[in-house]
Order: sequence, then structure tokens, then C-alpha cells
Amino acid sequence: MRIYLIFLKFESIIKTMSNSSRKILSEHSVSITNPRILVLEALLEFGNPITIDELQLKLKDSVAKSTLYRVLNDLKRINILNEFTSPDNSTVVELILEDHPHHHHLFCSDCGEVIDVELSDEFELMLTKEIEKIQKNFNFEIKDHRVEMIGLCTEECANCK
Amino acid sequence: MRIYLIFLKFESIIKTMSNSSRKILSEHSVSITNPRILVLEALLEFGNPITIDELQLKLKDSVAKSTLYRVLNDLKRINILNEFTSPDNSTVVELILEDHPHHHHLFCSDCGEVIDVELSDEFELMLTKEIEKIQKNFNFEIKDHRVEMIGLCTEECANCK
DNA sequence: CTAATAAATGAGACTTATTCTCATTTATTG
DNA sequence: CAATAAATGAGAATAAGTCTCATTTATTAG
Repeated sequence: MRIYLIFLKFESIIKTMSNSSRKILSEHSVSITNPRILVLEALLEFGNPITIDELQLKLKDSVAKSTLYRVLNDLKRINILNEFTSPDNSTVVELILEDHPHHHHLFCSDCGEVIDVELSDEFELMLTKEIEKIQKNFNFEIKDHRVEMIGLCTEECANCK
Repeated sequence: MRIYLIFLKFESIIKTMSNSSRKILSEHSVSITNPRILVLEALLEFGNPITIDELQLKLKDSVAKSTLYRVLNDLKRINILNEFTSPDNSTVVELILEDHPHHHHLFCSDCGEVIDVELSDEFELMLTKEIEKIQKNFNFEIKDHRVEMIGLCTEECANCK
């Protein structure tokens, strides 16, 4: 009985993710197809930024490699996917959801994990001021910034030796 | 006469770069070879961070592709070369010279130029404090950080359309 | 200064991530 | 439900970076 309830809960999470995937696609007037739903579901389920390698593993049996890349490009085009390169040179993607505030990234150079971190408002304010100075000094128009922190996720990580 | 003097000056700059290249190599007990000198000279001459593509162009007729990559790996190994990925996904390298202080990068998303920028001491201090907080919250040991600024080098750039 | 040896190089084959092609399948719309 | 445009899968093509191996170069002992 308990197991069954857990299963129901699990099923409903899956259904919810499938629904949000469909919603995301239709909101951006992108046609709703199976590979797109599967990719979005995988990204929603994982929650954190994920390397394309890992994503490919998760979807190996359901989405062709070429389609995966195409879908990722579709999501970038409609501005709901952020792509960047980790310090160990793997390509990492993450969904940009409406409720996802401005944030930065923390990389474990051992296991490759990528974690979203928000920095304090005071810090962001100060960075904005620095950026204004730089803009003037270098005659540059700065549109975006990133703070990357690289280190080791010291404790009890199953993937770090 | 004037031209000749200019030539002499130019020649002496080249000689200086060759000398510093040799010095750099011997200081790190790396054997002094022609490709290594040529790569170091190119990096010293360019001065700014440079994409591997551009570097390859500059050295096309003097250093084999495989050797270029090998030399870059050698320089990374002795910790005098910093490698990172620009927002448009090209690999960028830059020499880390002794007199080169801690700095960050400004990227032009139009022409691809990469510029070194130093941020204020107050800013770096505040970032250090933020990082301490993050370390505690996430049980992470942060070893390094990067601030990347992305924008457009608005004025009179020959390479931007 | 030279010979012996270890290390580095060049050329091109190989690998891997990403994009492209094209025949087939699927979604959308009327 | 049929027509049409768009998306997909499979695998070929491309490009960045690494590897192999025969040849060349740097280093060092004598």
C-alpha cells in the first residue's frame, strides 16, 4: 500500500513534469514533440545544471543524439536554456525558469558537479558599480556577467573519491 | 635612416622577446626548443589573451598543429598558461607572467576580443567574503574564482561590423 | 667538440563533440 | 481526416584536440 502510494506520487511528479514541459513549449510557440518533452523532463527532473554528456546518457534510448542537440538549440533560441563551459571543458546546460533568479555557478573540479548559487544583493550591487567603471574605462557596453567559483565539494560526495 | 632606426628598435624588441622566452623556459627547467620559443614569442607579442585559432594562424608556417597543442600543454603544466573558454565557445589562452596581477576578463561578443581587467580591491575583498559564506553553506572548498563580463566593444573596432 | 641518449617534433591518423543531410515520421491546420 | 510543414533518426561530415611513430633536435658525459 505504502509502495503503491509512493508510486502514485512518483507518477504524479512525472505527469506534472510532462505537463510543465508541454506548457513551456506551447508558451514559446514551439511545437510539442516527444523528444522535446523528454529533454525538458530530464532537465526539470535533474534540477541542477547538467553536462550534455550526462543528459545524453539519461536520454540515450529515447532521443537520437542529433535530435538532442537540435532540441537544445531550440531551447537556446527561445531563451530558456543557458549553456556554458565548465572549467574541465564540458558543456553544461541549465533551464532558465521564470522563478529562477539571477545566480552564479560553483564547480567541483573533482566530480564535475555544478551548483547554482545566489550571491548577496550588496555584492551584486557592488559588482554593478565595478562594471560601470569598466564600461567607461574600456569603452565597452557590458550586457552580462558571470561569477564562477571552482573548488571541491569536500564532504560525503559519492562521486568524489 | 629613420626607417633603419625603427627597424633596429623592432629587431631589439624581437630579440628581447626571444630572450624572455628562453628565460621563461629555463627558469621552469623546460628544454629550449624552437617551437616553444615561437609560441612564447607569439603570446608575448600579442600581449592579450588570444584564441587558439588566432594563435594557430600566427604560427601556421612555423609550428605544427600537434606541436602547438603540445607546447600549450607544457606551458599549462608549468603553470604559466591560463586556459579558458569564451562565451562563444572558443578556447582562449594567456600567459601568466610574474608581474601579472589577479584579474578578470571582458569579452566582446561581436569581434571576440578578450581584455584583461582588474577589479578594485574592495570588490575582491567583498567577493572573498561571499565565497567564505558559500563555502560554509555548501560544504565546499573554493580554490579559485572568475568574473566574466560579456558585452560589446562599442567604438572604432576594426573587427566589429 | 662530439657522440650517445633522451626528449621534442612533424605529419597525419585517430577520437570526440557537434552539425549536417536526407529519407521517413509526426504535428498542426483547415 | 488529409495535406503540408516541421521534426526526427541514422549516420555522414566537420572541427578541435590528442595520439602514433619515424625523424630531428637538445642535452650531457667524456
